[in-house]
Amino acid sequence: METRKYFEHAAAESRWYNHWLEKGYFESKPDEREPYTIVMPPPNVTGVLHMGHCLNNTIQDVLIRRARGQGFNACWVPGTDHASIATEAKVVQLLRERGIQKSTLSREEFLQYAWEWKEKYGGIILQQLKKLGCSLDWSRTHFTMDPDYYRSVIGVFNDLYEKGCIYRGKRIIHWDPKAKTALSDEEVIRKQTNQKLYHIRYRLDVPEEAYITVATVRPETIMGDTAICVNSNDARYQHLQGSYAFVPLIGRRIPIIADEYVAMDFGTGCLKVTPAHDPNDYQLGQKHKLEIVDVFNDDGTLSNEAQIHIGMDRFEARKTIAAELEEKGHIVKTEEYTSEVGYSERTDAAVEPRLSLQWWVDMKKISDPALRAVMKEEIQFYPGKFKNLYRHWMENIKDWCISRQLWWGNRIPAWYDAEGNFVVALDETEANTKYEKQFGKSAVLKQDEDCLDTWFSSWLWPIEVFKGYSHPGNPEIQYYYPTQTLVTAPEIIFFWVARMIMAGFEYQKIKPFQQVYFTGIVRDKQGRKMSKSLGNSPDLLALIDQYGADAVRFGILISSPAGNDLLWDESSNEQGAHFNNKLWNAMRLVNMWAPRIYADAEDKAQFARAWFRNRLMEARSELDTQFKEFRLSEALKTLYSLIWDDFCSWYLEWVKPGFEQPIHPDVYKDTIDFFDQLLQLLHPFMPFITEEIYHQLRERESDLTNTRYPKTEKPDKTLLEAGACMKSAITAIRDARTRNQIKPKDPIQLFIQSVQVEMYHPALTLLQKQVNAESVEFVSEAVAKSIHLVVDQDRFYLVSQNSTHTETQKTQLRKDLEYYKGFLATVEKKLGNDRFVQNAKLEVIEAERKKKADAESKIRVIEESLRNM
RNA sequence: GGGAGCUUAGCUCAGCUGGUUCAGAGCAUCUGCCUUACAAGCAGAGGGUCGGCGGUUCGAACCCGUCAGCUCCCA
Repeated sequence: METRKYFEHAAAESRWYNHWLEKGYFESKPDEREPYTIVMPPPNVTGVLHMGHCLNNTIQDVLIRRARGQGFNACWVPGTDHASIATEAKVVQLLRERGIQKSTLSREEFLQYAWEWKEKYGGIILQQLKKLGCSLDWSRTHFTMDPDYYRSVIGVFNDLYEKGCIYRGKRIIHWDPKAKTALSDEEVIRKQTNQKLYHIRYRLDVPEEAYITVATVRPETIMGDTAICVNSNDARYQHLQGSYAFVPLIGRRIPIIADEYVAMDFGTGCLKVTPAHDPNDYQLGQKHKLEIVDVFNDDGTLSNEAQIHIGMDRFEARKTIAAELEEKGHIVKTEEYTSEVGYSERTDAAVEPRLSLQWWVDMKKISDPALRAVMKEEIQFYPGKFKNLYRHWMENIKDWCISRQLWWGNRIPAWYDAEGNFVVALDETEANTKYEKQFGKSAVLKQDEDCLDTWFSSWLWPIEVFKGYSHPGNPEIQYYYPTQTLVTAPEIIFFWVARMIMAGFEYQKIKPFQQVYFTGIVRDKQGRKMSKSLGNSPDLLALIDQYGADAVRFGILISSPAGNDLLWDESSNEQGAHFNNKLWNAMRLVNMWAPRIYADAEDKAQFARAWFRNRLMEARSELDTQFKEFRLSEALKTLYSLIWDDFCSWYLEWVKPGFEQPIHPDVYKDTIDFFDQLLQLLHPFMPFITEEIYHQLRERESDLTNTRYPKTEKPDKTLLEAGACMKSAITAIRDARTRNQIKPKDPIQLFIQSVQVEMYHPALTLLQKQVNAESVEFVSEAVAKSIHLVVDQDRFYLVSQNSTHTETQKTQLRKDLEYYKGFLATVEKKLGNDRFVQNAKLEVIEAERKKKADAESKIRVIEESLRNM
């Protein structure tokens, strides 16, 4: 077979992915094996693949492919999330482009458009994951609004309502005036925002002309003022407590009240109280029984209650009213001021605090087992630092606002009569029955118009992808649940992770997963978060086209320290592509040997093979540890250097036959076996090229994707040390050649003076070849007119045609000597210290003694060499 | 304001129970090589007061305190 010079990733990727699918390798069914289950964090149906998904899903694929190789029944479940706000916004926008207003549509019509949109675009992101090589069980694809899933969400709502964990209540909530819906605390992003602090004077209701001045950033809300509040201890305003003032422009007469809540040192020390538009003001209002005046409509324009500028947008109104106040002499001064303002996570609209009747989950009632499970490490967090964050949130948990004023989503299962009485039920029929029972009459009932927060459905994800709620106790939920590892971003630890744990305990009585691995956030080279608005988010599919999926996977993982943010740069893909090339060429080399196998060829590679076999075992056990601790980036580095350095640079060079020379069958066979094992270890990280090379190394029926790892064995330490020793001897001799300007092609004569001759024996031909020596001999004393060098306690003498540059070597040897003398001094100082000898552990003292002996003999050897020169 | 974390080579980061060669890796840099798998390569090399100061200890990159700078989360 003709082997191409480069790995052609595009063709190989689609060919192998299709082959794997045809063979059904990714499909899992319960059987006698132990399961290893991962549920994928379902991406939004509105999403397209970005670097965050790339990192997250590559990690999951690495884990699942490794588990498959280890013989687990690996099951990785894909799916998407309906993302109510984001999707509804997309659909509304699409309709607007077609000239359709949402308000002109019925709920049913709108939902039809939304489903159409979902069918068309909702699966794109899953298709893109195939390009990345993700070994997902596609037959298990789920969606958070699938019929069974939907019913389960409604069932859970009913259940929690009946348990008294869900209630309906009027509170100040975060209102998104663009999406016209309530938001939960977690959906609000606070940003430092430059504002103006207006000092506005209100005329007092006293006979003489007098004023009181308040400071506010929101002059457009003065029409909602129902009091002015001062600190009860503030001497400046003591005399005004109990009197009245007039709201400018509208002239409402409002009381001046006192409360310790007001900060005396902020602004003027006087606070205008607007109970409908600020959570703190609302509380003050409740406490002091103030009137509530809501001056905004749901879209953020001024309402009738504002009396003036009705219908004007809130930000427009801010400018207009400020100007009017200025004109009428109410503005005392304005100052620049920055503070945090909340913005909607989905629409980026400034969030409006708004008094509203919403549905809530009483979190304190269900959070306890979830907190304990993480604290007791029944569920392990990687990295562990997130435990603290989790605990802090759980211990200060607030009720969860779950209603959203949207049509797209799981509709709230509450039905109302004309007077506002309601029942919660699974469906309309049940609602009617319940209503009659509860109120003793029948009535025309209307279902709540609102939908549930998306996270109220996705918190059931690990349960309901196995239909654990809709079909309790079915064989799948029993087999796959609890799942093994959840891989997700720390950003959604509260949104999703914490709530899934709660739902798991509430509905399966057991945790949903064993471990949670939190990935870092993908940032650009300058450390900025990747975002659409910055335009620093690369087109992932284009990268895959250019570099290949393996290289992209390599690139993102190599720069991804466990659990820390990663600064990603396109050049890391190049490193991945170079690695591909290296692997490919190693394959070409080995394949070139195939036609030259002769049984009577000399086997000169026994040492090399024994060494590499053990090196492989050693690396294997390093990988086991790294995987156990989710240090995937390190594991990849281990493999990179095992393959590039140990296998290619050392092993292959050691066993490589001369030009057009024959090769011994055992050498060939072992080399292929080693290569197979390396490919298999690397496969989870770079699935395509490893599968391709696996098949090009020799004809076979099996595929790498579903091959089991061999058993691990303990490496032989002596052989590993001998290998390391050979490496350092070769490197030192090569270095000496370079320093003495001996050309690579010029041969040398090599003489070895060693106390461990037996170690060099098996590797002698290898050593000779690697340093281009025409002869090697053992000697017992220095060789005249040679280059001297010292490696550990052995001495090497190089004789070449070139005159030797003794000065260079002397300088080097003196440098070494100085270092070892200094080293010896520190060791002797330690050993000379009585308190060290008394306190240190025995092994440590032994080690120090050995260091001393080593250093002394090394110094002796160097000094001798210097004398001989 | 409350909490968490970070600071080690030019860059990105390892360094796990304080104790050999513990001062490391990759990338970048420099030198020499188009050597019969690979120049997307090979063979070598240089580079750091472990943020500052103080303490604990026989011994500190590692533990404690403090100061400085940066990041994130929550209010």
